[in-house]
Amino acid sequence: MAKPKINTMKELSETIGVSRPTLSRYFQDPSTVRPSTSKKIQERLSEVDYVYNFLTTRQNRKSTELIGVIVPSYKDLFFASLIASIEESARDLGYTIITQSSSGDSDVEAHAVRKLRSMSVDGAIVAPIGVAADHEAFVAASEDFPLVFVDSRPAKSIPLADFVGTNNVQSIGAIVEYLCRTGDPPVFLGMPHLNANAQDRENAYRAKMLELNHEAKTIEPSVAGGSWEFEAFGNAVMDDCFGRREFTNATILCANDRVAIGAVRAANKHGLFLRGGISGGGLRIAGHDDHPLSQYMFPALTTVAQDVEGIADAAIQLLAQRARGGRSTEAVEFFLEAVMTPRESA
Amino acid sequence: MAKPKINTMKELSETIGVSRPTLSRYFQDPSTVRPSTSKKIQERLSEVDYVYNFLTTRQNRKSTELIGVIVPSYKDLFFASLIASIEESARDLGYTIITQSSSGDSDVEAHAVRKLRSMSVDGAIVAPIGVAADHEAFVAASEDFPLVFVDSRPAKSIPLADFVGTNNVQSIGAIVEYLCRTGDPPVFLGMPHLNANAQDRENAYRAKMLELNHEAKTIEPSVAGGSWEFEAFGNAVMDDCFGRREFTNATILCANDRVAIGAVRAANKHGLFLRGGISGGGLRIAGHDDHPLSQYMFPALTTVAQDVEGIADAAIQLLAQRARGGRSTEAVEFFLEAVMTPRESA
DNA sequence: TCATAACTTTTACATATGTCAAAAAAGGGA
DNA sequence: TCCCTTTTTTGACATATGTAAAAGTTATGA
Repeated sequence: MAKPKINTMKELSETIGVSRPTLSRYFQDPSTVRPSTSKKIQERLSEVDYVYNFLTTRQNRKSTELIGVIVPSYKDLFFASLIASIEESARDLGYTIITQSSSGDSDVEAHAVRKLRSMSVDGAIVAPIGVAADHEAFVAASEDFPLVFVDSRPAKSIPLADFVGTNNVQSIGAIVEYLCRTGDPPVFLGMPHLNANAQDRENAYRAKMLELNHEAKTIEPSVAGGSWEFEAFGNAVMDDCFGRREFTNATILCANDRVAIGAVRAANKHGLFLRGGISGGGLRIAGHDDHPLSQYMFPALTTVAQDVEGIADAAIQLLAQRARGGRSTEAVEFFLEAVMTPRESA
Repeated sequence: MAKPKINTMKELSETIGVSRPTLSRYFQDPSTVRPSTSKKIQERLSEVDYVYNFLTTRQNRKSTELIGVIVPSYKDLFFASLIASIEESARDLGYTIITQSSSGDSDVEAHAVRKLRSMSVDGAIVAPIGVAADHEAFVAASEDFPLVFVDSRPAKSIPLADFVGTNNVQSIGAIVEYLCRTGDPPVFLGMPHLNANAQDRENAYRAKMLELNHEAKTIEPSVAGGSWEFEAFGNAVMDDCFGRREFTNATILCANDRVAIGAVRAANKHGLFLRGGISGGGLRIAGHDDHPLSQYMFPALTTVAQDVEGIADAAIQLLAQRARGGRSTEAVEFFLEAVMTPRESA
């Protein structure tokens, strides 16, 4: 505690008895100095309170070891899980994460992108808004550093940007197949069209239904779906339907778990799961993502689990590779598989 | 798009036709240059792709306008809401947020604190682990910049650090009073003892029960509570109890909503809410926090809502004040009130 | 003991911007 | 038009570290 505070590397070099350049090398990689010197530095360092200046080191190194992350919202456990996994993967590789939320607003998103540019990040991982995004901001960024989109692709594609996400065709296909096999073919309750997943998943649903010779049918939302409050959306839409006694006996596939959580709530409110009993026939509701709380719903939500860790890991690896090995001109797209997770609700 | 890219302020000053120091002043505060010059700069700026160097500007300014935020976990909607509110409040005041999670690990927490020190942040907001935290790291940090703890206080107090959080005595008092008034007096299901709230809330419960002349009773957890997986904890403990037909007719107050969500799941699994019907007597479960998903549970969770926005706002304001007005030697503590939010579960 | 290799020190310059003082220029009013 | 005030420019120095070349030192092995 009473350790003397040392403010600069120069000061430190004087009290420790080695030159400043040697210290600089030591901090970047201790193995670049002689073991005896390294040991000496390490020992003296522990008797003193010195913190290197992060801003200055990053300014002067060719690589800042900074990775930007932009998500639409923190208050969504899918994105929260993604950030957590990214942070962990990044930490292992020595990167520092700069996280920002776009709050579902394209201006805020563009501003965040510009800030990352100003910080000279080594790369960025972004879960885009998708609708009315500032295309120019992304293009400019993608020329400065490698850019990996996750979760969904921007509406207008950015030439140099990679993508890592779930294969919606596979994931939706798997759950549609499961639902058809175990009961009535599902109707589809979409999510608000805020990013590409909304349309992609609906398309995947239609395609799979066609393949299985069933008629595709989507529930027309009775409320405007302009916000990221997915539970409220799912709840409002299905509360209306159930109130009109529509779909009370149906199998409903929701575009994501948050919508499904809202739908389940509506069903419970109308006593639909009480009557039929859990998975005893009648109403079935399924989701997509495997939201961390889905297993605690009642009934526990049947869903397809996205490989969040896998997405985070692949994104970071891709970024690290691009940052080091020089940029390629060809963008790549990784589609990870999701795994069917049957529970009680369908 | 085809805007020419300008890398440094010097370059910019040449293409724009004003001196570099003038530009520097303009970027810090446009009102410090003549309106005609300001207009000229603004116009030319829009025809060009220039991003200032964040790292260098922050290195040279006396204030970095950086605020660090440390939370135990992103995957907890309470903390996620907190981060979202902090980011918004900070944005309004021109601050940039550096968010890190401690992953419930005191080493990671200490490392994060040290990183904030190295970044010369203007201040930090931290929701601490609490147990076995690295006291020294916090003390050192609190000497470098103002430090505000939120949600819970560290086990060992840090002299210069402020605190903003919910008044557990008031919040727990309110819900205990409500529960006693509307039915059986509650038994208490604690949360794992990972931070000060665990003990504070239990104490508050005991005190209020004493005041109301009821016997306090806590549920002995049958599983180890060492992790931040609160839903799993609540679910496991109550599943055991209900399996033994204990507390099946009780009123249970949980230390937080995540524990309550687990408990509700266990109750539903055992059909306890099915039999009695919602709020028709019998089992009652209540929580604390007003977790964003609590209203979508079935039954919707009766709880006390923490003023998350208020906490975030107060923390930022306090920090900004301390950062500007010089540090005072006296730490302050703000306790915000929580509001009783009766729903269906109790 | 000496040659050699490996490491360290010294010195100097680089980064991109903030900041200050002095000089120059521009603008406004008489 | 001239003077005064305000603003801008110029030039110089500061920040804390990275980096490179040359010179010096230390360790190793013969």
